[in-house]
Amino acid sequence: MIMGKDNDRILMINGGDEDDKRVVVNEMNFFAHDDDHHHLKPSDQERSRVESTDDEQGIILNVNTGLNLSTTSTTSEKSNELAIVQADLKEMNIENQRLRGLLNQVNNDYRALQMHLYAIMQRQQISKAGNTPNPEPMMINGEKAAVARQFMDLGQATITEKVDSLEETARSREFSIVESMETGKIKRIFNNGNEIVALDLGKRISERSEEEGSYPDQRAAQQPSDGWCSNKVPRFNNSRDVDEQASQTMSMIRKARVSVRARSEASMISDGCHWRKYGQKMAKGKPFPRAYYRCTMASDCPVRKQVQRCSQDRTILITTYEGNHSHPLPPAALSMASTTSAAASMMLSGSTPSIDGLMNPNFLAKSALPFAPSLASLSASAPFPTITLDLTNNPNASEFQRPIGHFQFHFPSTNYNLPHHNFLPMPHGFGHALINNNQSNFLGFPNSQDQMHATTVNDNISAASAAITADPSFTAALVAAITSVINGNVHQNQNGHNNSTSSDKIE
DNA sequence: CGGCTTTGACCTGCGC
DNA sequence: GCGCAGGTCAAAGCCG
Ligand SMILES: [Zn+2]
Repeated sequence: MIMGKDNDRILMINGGDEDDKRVVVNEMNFFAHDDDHHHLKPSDQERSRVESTDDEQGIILNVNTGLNLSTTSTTSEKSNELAIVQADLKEMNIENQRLRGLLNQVNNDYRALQMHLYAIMQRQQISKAGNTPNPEPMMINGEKAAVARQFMDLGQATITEKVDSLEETARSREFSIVESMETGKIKRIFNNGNEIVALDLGKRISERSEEEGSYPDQRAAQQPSDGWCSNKVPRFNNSRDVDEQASQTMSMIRKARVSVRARSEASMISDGCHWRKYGQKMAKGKPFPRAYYRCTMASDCPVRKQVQRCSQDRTILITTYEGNHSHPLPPAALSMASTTSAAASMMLSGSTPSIDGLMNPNFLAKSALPFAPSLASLSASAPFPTITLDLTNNPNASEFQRPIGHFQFHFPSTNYNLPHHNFLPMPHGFGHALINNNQSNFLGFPNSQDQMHATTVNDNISAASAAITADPSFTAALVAAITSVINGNVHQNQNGHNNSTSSDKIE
């Protein structure tokens, strides 16, 4: 077991079975705030234990190596040992940073697979409920083949087997997807015979990078069939070309956006990544220009972000992130990346045709929201599923007339608000989650404040992200809610078309 | 001098 | 087909 700390976060990795080269990667807490105590346990082999109350400079105040070192050693020997331990610590910190990035990638894969599973189940439900003549097994097999190709680097046979396993779990109609994954399935997916996880994560990342290298970052690759580049949400026919659909689904994951609203006088918030501005445009109807940035931490990184001031309140900076980083991230940037990953998770319901129908405004108009119906609104303004983290401290909420402390979900054709504390049973609305930080200590993180220089909202984002990514019940609730929507309303949408003529806008 | 910003041109999708 | 709007490119300039 390895417990590594970096700054204010604790990384835990269990496992290390050298024989079968399997390592169990448990859910880690990237966002735990523990500014007073940092813990690092380098490894069982070294059996050393280090406690530190250091600051960011890494000054070690208390070191217990646990090596049962001779107490008769000289001062210089102790100094040498201390130096060695410190060197080891430094090395492990570096390694932990690397692992953190790799684990983030694993999390992304996890959510991607989760989304695929849901897509499969969704098709299954539609086939059962509707008049679709397509035999269900063919659809599922087609999906499986597509999924297997999507995760070729995991080994096709293995991934197919795992999808089988996941399908069985889902068929139980309990839809405890998260639970099933946490209890072993997802671990096995990433622990297949290719020895990919943990010790071989670097290989996996490199393979992933190759895959992501195919991102149509360049104009030449911007084909309409590629959802990454297309400005439209892909629409799928019910029964053909599952390969293309799977590809588009993956593209949708990459298109998942994270929008952060924060008060800042600076032109950009500090999020731990390095960005290069590549464009600026005056958006229609907006008094302030929109700036376009791309990540420069890796030459091939596809992540981009848009920065624009809120038209209603110029002190609010709206930063929208898009894409997944193709490189390990520094700790300061991990929370944002995790949030992006959460956005991909949110897309569980937004990238498939049935949900497309569910989000039909006609359907929404018919569906009485059991909570705050006046808060329901429709929007065609956002072409991509988006998560919004509202880190402003604005109880007036001039732009969003909504209660304090809540989630808002938004899909390309819809958006509506969910009461924060009882949204779980509410099966309406996915894709755009807005976490409002109006309450002063929401989730325990401090308010962002106006600053003349770049405002660091990372802590806030971390905490907000934790609400999305670290809480299995949240994801489970999402899945359960989606299921509820499907099971309860699918018949209403058999003839529904994706009507994007709704007019309400977010901003 | 390398990296970044600026900014007009260009590309693409979409609605009419 | 045309115009509009969003997004991107890339040359020129700026800056440390
Ligand atoms: Zn990046």
